[in-house]
Amino acid sequence: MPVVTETRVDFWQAHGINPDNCPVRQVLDHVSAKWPVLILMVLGGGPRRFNELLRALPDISKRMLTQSLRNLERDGIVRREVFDTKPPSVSYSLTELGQGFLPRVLALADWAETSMPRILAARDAYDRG
Amino acid sequence: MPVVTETRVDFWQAHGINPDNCPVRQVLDHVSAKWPVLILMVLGGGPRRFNELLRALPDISKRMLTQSLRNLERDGIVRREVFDTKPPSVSYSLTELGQGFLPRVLALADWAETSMPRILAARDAYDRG
DNA sequence: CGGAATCCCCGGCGATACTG
DNA sequence: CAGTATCGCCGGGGATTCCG
Repeated sequence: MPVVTETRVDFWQAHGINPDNCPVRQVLDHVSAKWPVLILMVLGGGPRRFNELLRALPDISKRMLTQSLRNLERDGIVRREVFDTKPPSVSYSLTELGQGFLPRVLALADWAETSMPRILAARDAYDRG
Repeated sequence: MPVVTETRVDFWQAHGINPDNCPVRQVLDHVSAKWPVLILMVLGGGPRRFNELLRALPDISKRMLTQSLRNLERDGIVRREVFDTKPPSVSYSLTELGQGFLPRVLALADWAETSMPRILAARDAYDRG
């Protein structure tokens, strides 16, 4: 199993890599941010238009949806296509990169769902102790 | 591939599940928070004492290390053992649950590392466009 | 050694209003 | 339809200090 060895940490330091500028962490941030994972799950079902996404994620605001989509688009995970119709319409879909990303995120989410009983039990024990 | 279907979203709404209280998201937060992943990677190499972790993560503060460890301990991912020696010593290690969690996180991190050239290229194109 | 307590700042995020 | 602009709060997280 890959681990953080002294030499690995030394390598990071030598290259000025820290948690704030680490590119890997920047990608992991898509996982931790509030909406991106849910957006990707919806897009896993096929391309969606802006307002379709808005309706699919009940509590998201237009502002946050736009911002989240922009971040994902910038990293090449989501593709944005504008159709010059009237009224204008925009389609969002997973790129190839996004199609590789999503299953790994879902693997983590599935693990969390499966492990939830043990996690909740641990929390309960911790809170009572 | 699992997706977010209308019925799945309806199920969430019916059970009052939203991004703020979703237990799965609470677990995913360990991935996105600043330090937990790095801590888990270090602990993947075996049990470590508090100050060993402090030295292994060059820029972390005692405050954040303590807080991150507590969160992971609460979810049953990390085990904390106190030895009544002088001076006092505390050992942190992965639980069985944590040993199941770590490889899935690393799978994501490895994907990010492997995909980094394409991601950086996408960012570059986005920022220039 | 392994923390806990306090102070403070910055930025994520929501609400609201406006636009091509 | 698909956004942008502006305001304001509140909480995550760093720096510092103190403790058993």
